[in-house]
Amino acid sequence: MGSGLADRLGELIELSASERRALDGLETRERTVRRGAVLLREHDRATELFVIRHGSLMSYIILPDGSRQILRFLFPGDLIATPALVYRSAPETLMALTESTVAIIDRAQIAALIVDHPRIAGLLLVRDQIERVALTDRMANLGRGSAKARICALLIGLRNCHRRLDASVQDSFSPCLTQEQIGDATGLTAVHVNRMLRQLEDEGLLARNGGRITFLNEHALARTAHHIDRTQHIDLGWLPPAR
Amino acid sequence: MGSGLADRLGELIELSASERRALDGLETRERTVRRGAVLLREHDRATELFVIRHGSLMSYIILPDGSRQILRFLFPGDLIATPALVYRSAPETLMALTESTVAIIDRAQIAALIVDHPRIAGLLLVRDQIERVALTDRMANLGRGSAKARICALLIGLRNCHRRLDASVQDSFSPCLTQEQIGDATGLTAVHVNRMLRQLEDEGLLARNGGRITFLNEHALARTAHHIDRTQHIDLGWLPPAR
DNA sequence: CGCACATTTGAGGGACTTCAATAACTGTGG
DNA sequence: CCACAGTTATTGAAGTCCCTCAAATGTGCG
Repeated sequence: MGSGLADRLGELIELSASERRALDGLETRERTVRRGAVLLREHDRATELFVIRHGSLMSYIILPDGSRQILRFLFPGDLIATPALVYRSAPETLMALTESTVAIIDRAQIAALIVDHPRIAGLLLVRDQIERVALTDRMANLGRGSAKARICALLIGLRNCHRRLDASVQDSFSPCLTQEQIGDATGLTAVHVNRMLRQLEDEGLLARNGGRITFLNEHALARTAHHIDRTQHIDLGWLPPAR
Repeated sequence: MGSGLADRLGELIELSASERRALDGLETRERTVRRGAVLLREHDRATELFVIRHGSLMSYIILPDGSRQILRFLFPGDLIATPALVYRSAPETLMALTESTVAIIDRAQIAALIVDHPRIAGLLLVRDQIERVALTDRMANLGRGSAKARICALLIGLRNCHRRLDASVQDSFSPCLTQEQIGDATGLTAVHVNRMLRQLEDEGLLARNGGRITFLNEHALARTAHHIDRTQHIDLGWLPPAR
């Protein structure tokens, strides 16, 4: 089901046998996290990175007034806790949304990887740029989007994540999120999320039953979300040769 | 005055002579941008990166409804337009706030750099993590902060940027921004920015005269901004040896 | 000087929040 | 299988923060 880092980076470019071996060699130690359990807490000492193998997590920050901002939802193949490459203590909490397993990667393994495989170093830079653009898109969404726009953008993003992992997902999927979590990701209250979802339903843009969401008018959803599809237009022709 | 990429990365770790030579060799072609001119427009074809040598710029996105989200303010030493490592067309516009000069870097030069100098590849990854954490901090600020918190956070961040470039800056600096630009960076209207600045002034947190801002109570400003100082706690011990 | 642009201030409106109460759902133990 | 407790969803009413519109004042520059 393609859930390692090699599979994720392999979506970008054809990996050499040697590169794939090196990437697979990273993911030997594993750890499981129960639903609702914390993999890494904000301010905790952090010297390891993780690759998600199964399940889903979220990363969030708690502000001094107790409010929470969810930064990202995380899925198999994602390389997470990367701030450990810089900061002694974690800037954000990682919590499992569902029972999950992660591979544990030491920072020294990253050092060896970029020495032995410069093209993978390039792919890691590429990965960071993709995440950066996703973050800035979400920043614009938070800063300038209406409540409805924020929720639509979140739902489209989540559906795309689910679809990448499971080709059977098309218009219908289960976000597996509470409305409070949707609110904490979009900077809204759970109450207002509920009202907006109802409104989107009334307007015929989507349907809901039992947590499952079905897009009825994807084009209109993308338009109200101000969504930009970045998966096209990728060009990695500059990468150095494989080793 | 320390404005190249070598100087910026050299703040993180002591560079070898060979590394410094390689970094300095990147910045041969230069270009000047007049105040208000666009260095790179959203959707334009982009295959080059830039390092800011002098001046200041901003990056922003225009949403379909015409509103603008300023993503970052950019200063000497910053490596910008990095999405060119992935996307054919620029995801954001780069505009000069003041007369600026930038060095032009080709993607192929980045490829050569990470092959020849794996530790610099690591430093580029580190740079991306620092920027990522800065972005997520600002996301939390946008999503969960009040208007006052957003403006305080922006001002503190700007002051820190100015202070890094000019050690004489302490409590007082000139942001060189209109209130509309402050609004577009914080997701507010210019009118409300004005009211909040006046309120901060009335509360004795800062003083203003002729665009110049003086922090009168930095501790209180940092508290209302929910500001977290990340410049401590850096640990790059994992990097591979210099070459 | 005069023009364009930026700042400042007021009044009114709208989007989202807060508070509160009820209904539906989930999992757990008897 | 049902009762129960805790969480989640839903809906209403009232309030707040920020926006919109509008006009006056200040500021820099050809």
